[in-house]
Amino acid sequence: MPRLTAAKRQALHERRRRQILEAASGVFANRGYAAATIADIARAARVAEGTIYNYFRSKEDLLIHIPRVLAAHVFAGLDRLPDIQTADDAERALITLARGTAQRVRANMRFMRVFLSALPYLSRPAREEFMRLLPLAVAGTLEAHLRRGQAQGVYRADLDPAAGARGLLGMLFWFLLVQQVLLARPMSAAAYDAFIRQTIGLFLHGALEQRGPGRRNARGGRARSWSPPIR
Amino acid sequence: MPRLTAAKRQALHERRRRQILEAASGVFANRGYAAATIADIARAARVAEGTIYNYFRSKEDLLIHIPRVLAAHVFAGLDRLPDIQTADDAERALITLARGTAQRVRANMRFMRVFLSALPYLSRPAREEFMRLLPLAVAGTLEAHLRRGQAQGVYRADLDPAAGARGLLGMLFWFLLVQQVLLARPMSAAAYDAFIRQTIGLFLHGALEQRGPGRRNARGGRARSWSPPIR
Amino acid sequence: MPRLTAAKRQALHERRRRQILEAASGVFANRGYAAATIADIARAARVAEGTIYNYFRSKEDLLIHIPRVLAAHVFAGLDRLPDIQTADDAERALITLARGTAQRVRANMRFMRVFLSALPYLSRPAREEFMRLLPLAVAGTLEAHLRRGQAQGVYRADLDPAAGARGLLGMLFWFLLVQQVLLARPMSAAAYDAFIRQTIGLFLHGALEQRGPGRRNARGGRARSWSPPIR
Amino acid sequence: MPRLTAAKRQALHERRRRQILEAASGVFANRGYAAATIADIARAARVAEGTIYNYFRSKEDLLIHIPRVLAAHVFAGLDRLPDIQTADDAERALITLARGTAQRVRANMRFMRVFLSALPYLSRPAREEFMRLLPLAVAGTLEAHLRRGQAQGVYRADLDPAAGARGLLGMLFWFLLVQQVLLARPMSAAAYDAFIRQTIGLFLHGALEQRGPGRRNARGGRARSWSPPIR
DNA sequence: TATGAATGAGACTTCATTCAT
DNA sequence: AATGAATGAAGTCTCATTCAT
Repeated sequence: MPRLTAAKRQALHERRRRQILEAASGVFANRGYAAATIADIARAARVAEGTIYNYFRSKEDLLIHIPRVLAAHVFAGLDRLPDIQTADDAERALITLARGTAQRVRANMRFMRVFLSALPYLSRPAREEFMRLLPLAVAGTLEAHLRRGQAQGVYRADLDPAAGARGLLGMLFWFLLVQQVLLARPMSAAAYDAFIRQTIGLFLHGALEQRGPGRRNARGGRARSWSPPIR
Repeated sequence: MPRLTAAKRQALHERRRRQILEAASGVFANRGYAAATIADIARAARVAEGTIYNYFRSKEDLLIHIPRVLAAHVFAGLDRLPDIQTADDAERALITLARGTAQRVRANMRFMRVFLSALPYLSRPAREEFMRLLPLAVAGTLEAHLRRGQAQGVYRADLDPAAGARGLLGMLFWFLLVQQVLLARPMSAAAYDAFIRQTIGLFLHGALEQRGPGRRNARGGRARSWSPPIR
Repeated sequence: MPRLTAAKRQALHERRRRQILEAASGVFANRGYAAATIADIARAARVAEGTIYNYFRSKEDLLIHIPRVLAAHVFAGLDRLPDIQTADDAERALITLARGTAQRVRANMRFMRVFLSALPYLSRPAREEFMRLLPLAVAGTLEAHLRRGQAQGVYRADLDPAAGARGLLGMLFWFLLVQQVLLARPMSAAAYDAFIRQTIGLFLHGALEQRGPGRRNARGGRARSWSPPIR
Repeated sequence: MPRLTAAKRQALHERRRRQILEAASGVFANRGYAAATIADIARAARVAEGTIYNYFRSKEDLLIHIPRVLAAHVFAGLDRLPDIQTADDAERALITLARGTAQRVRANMRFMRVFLSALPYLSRPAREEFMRLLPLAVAGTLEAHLRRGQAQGVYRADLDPAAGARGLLGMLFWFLLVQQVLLARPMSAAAYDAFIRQTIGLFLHGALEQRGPGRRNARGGRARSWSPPIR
């Protein structure tokens, strides 16, 4: 039974690693990387301080492993957007994406905070790896979507898909960063929804008044304001 | 009897204070607030460690005074945008604002990094004060501009000015944050300019293909990304 | 799983606490509270500086715990004096008490010095608690003894027992304080004994020449200082 | 006129020295020697910190000079007691002495505190010098008084004058030390007076009940209690 | 493997003393 | 002679890491 035992041991080992890492990410998120202590983490993980060193070489090692274990799937499931034929389709697709993104940022606020507080302590390669894991994953999805939409004639031909993706994500992430991570202000679900609809509306239609006759609301009806105030 | 007049002493005092604060902001920016040591700062300011405590009560006191002394004028001069009559005016005005903002973020990258690394250590009121100093100053300017533009019929009537301002600043700041602060990647002036024109274009016209007539490339040539329509 | 039972760990913990506290009291006594350093104490206790902080929160915490651990029993066993019927009994009883007290002050000179050097750094409540532990414990014993002696007609009825107790202890403690604590001058056992007999004699008989008859030297020989009367 | 100028300068110098020393003694008394800072003293003396070093070599130097300048005359005027013929005279004389002593201790409480807090920092010779200045000055006066009283037949022949002096001063000083210096408890003048009368009564008559017929109250009247409770 | 007491380097901060003005 | 800013040694305390059990 040595094989089985080894396998079990391996599984236990992984489980314990994860348990420690989750505790660490919580503590890092609440207090910042530098202010967090190994004692805090041990307490949160319900192990002894020494045990942590059986799984990770150092405090920095903990930090470095957080994104792989915890963030790998933060934005999973956002990698596909439906094909679109009309502006209406576009609005629906983007609202879906924005909701998914916002929901994930909310759910992983803790991780976002680790991310910000820890960045100054990372080497440049570690920092880039760290960055890659995050919103930029969504960027690829979005960029492809814009490209397909251009082929369908839904999005402007002269829109740079990369710039467009970056712009939309900027609107979303900056707001979420400020509200959720920096100011740590909770928001109601309704306010969230309003924010998302406003943002997508702005992204799709722009800020300018349209002069031409042919311009209509995407849904084909009367112009509907997409901009109720958030609060 | 003092050998220096009170005024001269006051001036010397202010000068020294500033010298220490600038050193501190540099060190905080490079190493993060928590990892920075008083010894580092003293070395950077070319004073003895004890001297720092003749000017500031503690390390945290240094941090707290950085925004007032160093960042007070970061966004100064961006508090006024010209009145606009046309979409063209709008584009010019916003490009000017965006350039000013971007230039200031570049010039104050150091401060932005302090800002991010220090946030986890600040109490909530201190954090809000800290936040207030920054991009949100620009937000007020921009919001007022949008409101005036709406009155002129340049911007959509159904655009929420606050949401619009937040959206544009999100696009700008998120990009700048990622490029300049987090990844610390330098960019050419041309790339900067392209980024700004794209962003403003997206903000003004949105991502959707316009169906109506009258839409032309602003410069009269082939369609180039985001150049504005003639009218 | 701990490899030590909770009980054993507790015992080890107490032992180490005591070891550190004894070292601290020695260092405080020799150098004074403020001049003593944690490094001194660690060296004296043969532990690392950091170890001290596993047992006490601060230097002041060390100081505050000294009386409870080290002085709790300084005056133990002095809480009972025999009943007396005659002046002779009284003299014997008081000499016993005085010897016990003096011996304990000598043995705890170290603590007395801590006590004096630390007082200026204690808050008023801590100071009063500190005070309570010491001579005043004996005061209660002595006061009760005087009261019982008054009931037996041995001591004057018009003696205030509290004032009497305070007076005798004053004579004893002041001398001991000066000799042992302040001047740190060693004294022979014989000198000690002489001092005690003199002091008790003075306390019992007063300084005035007695006019009435019946007054004799206790031992029947020539008048010697302060030997008690036969009856 | 150089002589006069020199003399004036000398006088100024002495005045300034005293001013600094008085400030120092106040600060030492309030905070303890070690906790007192040169800045505190400079502020109290209304001079700059550097100025202190024109008059004293170091902080310790300040401490060492305090007794000579400030305490030299604490017990001045207590060096003479009237000749006595009767027990009554004795009581009056001792009450006068005790009042003078107590009043001086009260008035110089500040100094007494310096004295206690500083002792641990002094070398043995400095300590002895320090001690000599204080109560022991009174001890000489008292001892001589007892000796003269013995010659007059007022005090017992078998009283050791040195021991008697020490005993009385012990009663007085211990009480004053505890009340005024250690516990810092203020006392009413009446309570003071009661305490002094009690103590002198105890010193003169002792604690024992007198059996012989010839014993009378010193004043010749009925036995008067000398022991109202202090509080 | 888990534990947690022990360790000691290094952080922040204080303050006696110096010295240019 | 007086000033007070500058200095830096030295103190207290924290905490990542080690290691005996």
